[in-house]
Amino acid sequence: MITIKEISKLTGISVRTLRYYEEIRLLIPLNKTEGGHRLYGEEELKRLQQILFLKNLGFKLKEIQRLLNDTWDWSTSLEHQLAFVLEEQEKLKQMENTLTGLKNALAIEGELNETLIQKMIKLSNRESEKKQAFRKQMFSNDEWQLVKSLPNLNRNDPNSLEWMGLLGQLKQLMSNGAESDSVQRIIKRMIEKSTEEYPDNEVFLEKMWDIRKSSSLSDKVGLYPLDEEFLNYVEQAFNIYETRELRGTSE
Amino acid sequence: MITIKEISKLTGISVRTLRYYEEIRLLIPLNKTEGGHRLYGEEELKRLQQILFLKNLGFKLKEIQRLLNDTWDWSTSLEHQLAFVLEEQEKLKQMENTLTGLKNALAIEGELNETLIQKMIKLSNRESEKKQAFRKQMFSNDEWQLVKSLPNLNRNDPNSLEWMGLLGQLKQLMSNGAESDSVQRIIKRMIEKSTEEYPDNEVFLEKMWDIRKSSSLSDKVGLYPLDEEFLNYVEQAFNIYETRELRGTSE
DNA sequence: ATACAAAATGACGTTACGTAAGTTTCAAGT
DNA sequence: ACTTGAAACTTACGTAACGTCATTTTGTAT
Repeated sequence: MITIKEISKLTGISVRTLRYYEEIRLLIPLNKTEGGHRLYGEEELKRLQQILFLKNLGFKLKEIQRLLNDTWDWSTSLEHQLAFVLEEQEKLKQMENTLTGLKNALAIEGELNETLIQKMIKLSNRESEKKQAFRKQMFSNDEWQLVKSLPNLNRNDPNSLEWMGLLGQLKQLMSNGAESDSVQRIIKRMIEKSTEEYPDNEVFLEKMWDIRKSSSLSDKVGLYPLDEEFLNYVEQAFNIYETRELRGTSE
Repeated sequence: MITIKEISKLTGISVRTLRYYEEIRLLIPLNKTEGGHRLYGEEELKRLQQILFLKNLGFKLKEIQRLLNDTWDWSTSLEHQLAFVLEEQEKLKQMENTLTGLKNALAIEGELNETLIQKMIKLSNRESEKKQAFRKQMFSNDEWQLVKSLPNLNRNDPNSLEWMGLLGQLKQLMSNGAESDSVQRIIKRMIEKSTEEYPDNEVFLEKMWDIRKSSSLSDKVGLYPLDEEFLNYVEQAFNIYETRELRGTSE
């Protein structure tokens, strides 16, 4: 015969909770003292552990009732619960993506103004839906593979991080002008990266920039929305870099 | 001016919910008719979409209040929420594991008798014990403070992003060897960056390496975990780069 | 017998709404 | 102007799983 406090200590569950479990008749004390103090036995302790175990698996108390009382259908319950857990994971992954997307946006822009949020909203609203439709419509399969490896700024790998870092720095340096040294060094690194990642296929890179230019399109692919002005500035910087390169090699 | 029903149709949110949002003063109608019918404007629709967006990310309504009303600290909120989401994912993964374990047990045994459940309980108890021990071991307050005060790469600017991206890529390319082209290009970029950002002293770089070298520390803070092997490899790559530079300039 | 800890009961608070029940308002048709 | 049916309104209870008081009893040691 164990008192409620001791059960509480043994299992880490609160006294209130134990009383609640009796209230909903999930765990009933073996008996009570004259004065009404609850007394539990070994059996009850074991049952409580089972309850906690199942609670950890995300079962609701009512489901636990059924699972522990008579012979219930464990198989379908487990299947159910597993499906639920997997679904929740999907949601959380989705949330994580959007959250890191926002974080990155914040890092690049320095603030989250309203229009940016609106863009993200639209982006995430029909994300899964349009992504797939767009994929079939616009890209061949191998091209799609490339898109996947492109700087999709919602992703979390080092490569994306560097792309984001470079883009963000470019944005910060807009006031310096497209021909400044720091800007040009960044451009150089970007070109280096892109030729490294997409060695033989510059056609695709061009396509890529086309996509990004029409920001409505880039929304659909899940790329980070970049505004017109910035894209033009980047293009200008690229052009400057290329003309300098030409001069450099012809001289 | 839009009626409540139309807002409901447009956003898919229930009428009851809209009334509730007014009750907690999260979304207040632009005005009301004589009879008290709610009327919303464009502004309110936009705000509602923002609300739903944030709700999807798992924010509570009260937090959304704060986020949307005055200028609030998005950065820490996002960080918080992301941490929460990651934690939840951990839990769910754990649950998934145990659930599939049970499913398999059920498939093999044909039934879940008591002893089997008890075994699973003990098993999962030990796991959580391990986790707790782990946590206690990992977190010590003063260490946390110390690292926080240092210039760490958790900062949210594009610059840090690029640094992290570069380091991450280096790690991914370890198998290529320190002398490979892609690695050396990254090294070059890092040197370029450091001389650009800290022209006359390398204090920052050194400090960074100090932090990172105590990899146990950097684990604790959630910085990119860098182990010994990796650090040596990076140092080697730097050396190769420098010797090549020397040869290049001396020839 | 008294003091003090531990236990008991009761009731309200929490989150984000769903779901009635009963009343009032709006817009259209006669 | 009057009726009527749909839509909107308010009020209030229910949900899940307890936490947190406040107040009263019981158990136990001295």
